[in-house]
Amino acid sequence: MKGDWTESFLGTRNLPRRVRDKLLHEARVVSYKQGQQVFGPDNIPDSLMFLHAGRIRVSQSSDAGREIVLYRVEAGESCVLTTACMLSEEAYNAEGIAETDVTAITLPKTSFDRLAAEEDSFRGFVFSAYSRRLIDLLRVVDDVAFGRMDVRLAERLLALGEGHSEIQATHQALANELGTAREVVSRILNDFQKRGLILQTRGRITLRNKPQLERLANSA
Amino acid sequence: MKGDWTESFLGTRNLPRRVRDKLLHEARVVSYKQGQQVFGPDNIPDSLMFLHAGRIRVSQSSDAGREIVLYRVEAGESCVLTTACMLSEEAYNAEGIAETDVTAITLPKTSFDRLAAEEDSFRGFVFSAYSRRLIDLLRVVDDVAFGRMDVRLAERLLALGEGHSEIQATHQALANELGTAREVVSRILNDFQKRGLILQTRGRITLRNKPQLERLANSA
DNA sequence: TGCGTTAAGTGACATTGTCACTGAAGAGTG
DNA sequence: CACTCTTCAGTGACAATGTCACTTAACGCA
Repeated sequence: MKGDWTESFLGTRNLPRRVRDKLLHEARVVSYKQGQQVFGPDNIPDSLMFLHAGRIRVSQSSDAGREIVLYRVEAGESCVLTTACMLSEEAYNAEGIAETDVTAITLPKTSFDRLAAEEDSFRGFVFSAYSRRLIDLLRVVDDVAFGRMDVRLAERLLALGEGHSEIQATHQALANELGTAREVVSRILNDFQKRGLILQTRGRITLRNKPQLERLANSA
Repeated sequence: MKGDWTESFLGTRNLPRRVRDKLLHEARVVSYKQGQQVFGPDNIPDSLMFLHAGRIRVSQSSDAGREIVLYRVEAGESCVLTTACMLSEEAYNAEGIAETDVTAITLPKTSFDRLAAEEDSFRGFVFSAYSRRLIDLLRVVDDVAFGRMDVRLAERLLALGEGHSEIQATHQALANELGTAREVVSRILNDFQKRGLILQTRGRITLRNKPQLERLANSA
């Protein structure tokens, strides 16, 4: 049972077996059901988390109830925001929600420190996790500060419809992805529909003209 | 001459003398004049930078020429964005400008790795630098995605006028801080002036009613 | 079938962003 | 000083986005 996910865990990151074994030796396995909150303002973890399976959506929400997705943590990645918070002891109002059922391993801070000291590859893994998130956030800032909403929405639709053309998502959910209001999404989607780019029914969107949507998405 | 800045460098971060000495032994000193670009899309550094004196403004700019300040690096801090970029090999369009004359030390990647392995305090310093930036960026996202422009502008004015009440800044400069357009800043400042909160002359703003500005800034 | 719940539409209005200008203040020069 | 040049700021019209207070539509289910 253990060898099962030992095999796959962090496999893509090329951590040597020795490091993986060390890591697993000190770690605890945790799991969350889809929809559960993994961390949040009232739920600050005291250990470092590495995702084994599933996906976590990290988003930030405003006092007024609006919401924006910052990035997603996929299997094999580490969730550095919790780390960041632990280390800097500052408040933040981001939260992580399990988008699928999730299993992860957590590492107590002391173990984290020791591993980081002893193992170059582990340290590199953590640094590069930080870097990736930093870059993700730069992208979010760029989008929000300078991007047009129709363009961003087109991007999201294409991402969600990759491989197929049917998207299950309410306008509200899309608004929460982009950090805007439902009404804005409705307006833009209605415009898309009038232009023949999509087709809408309750809770579902069909992409009718991907090339055109791509042109729109790339006209940023 | 060396003892001079050895003393002050990273002093506030409580790095032990031994670590400082190691660090300084392998480092090169670099300096920039006020206004010079320290790093940017066409100018990606290949080593890690730690700021000794001065201040660096890190901002991101859009294709359309708009600009937003992400954060500032102060003396004693490290500029992790360059690190992030180095490590993740991804493109980003942020740049760092020396806001004052700047001296910094740079550490080749190999030295960085070794120090991070050998010295807990150095590693902690770097991790916490990352964390702080991550949190800074969360704040920026929050502001841009959910904040009102008048509130954000009031905040900036108060920050710039801390300790005194005279601010030297053009509307364009303030717009670049906040990631908006000059016209928007002009509008809001004119409104502030009508309400008696400030007084404007060319290139200069006088804060006339800080308490009221604070109330506005905190009404986010 | 009717009911309750959730999703989406609507119109009016406020805020912010964009554009194409005009006007005003200071710097330098003869 | 008067004259230019440059930079800074003001303006009005319009577009895009955000907010509010609703209404209408679709679905799930008793």
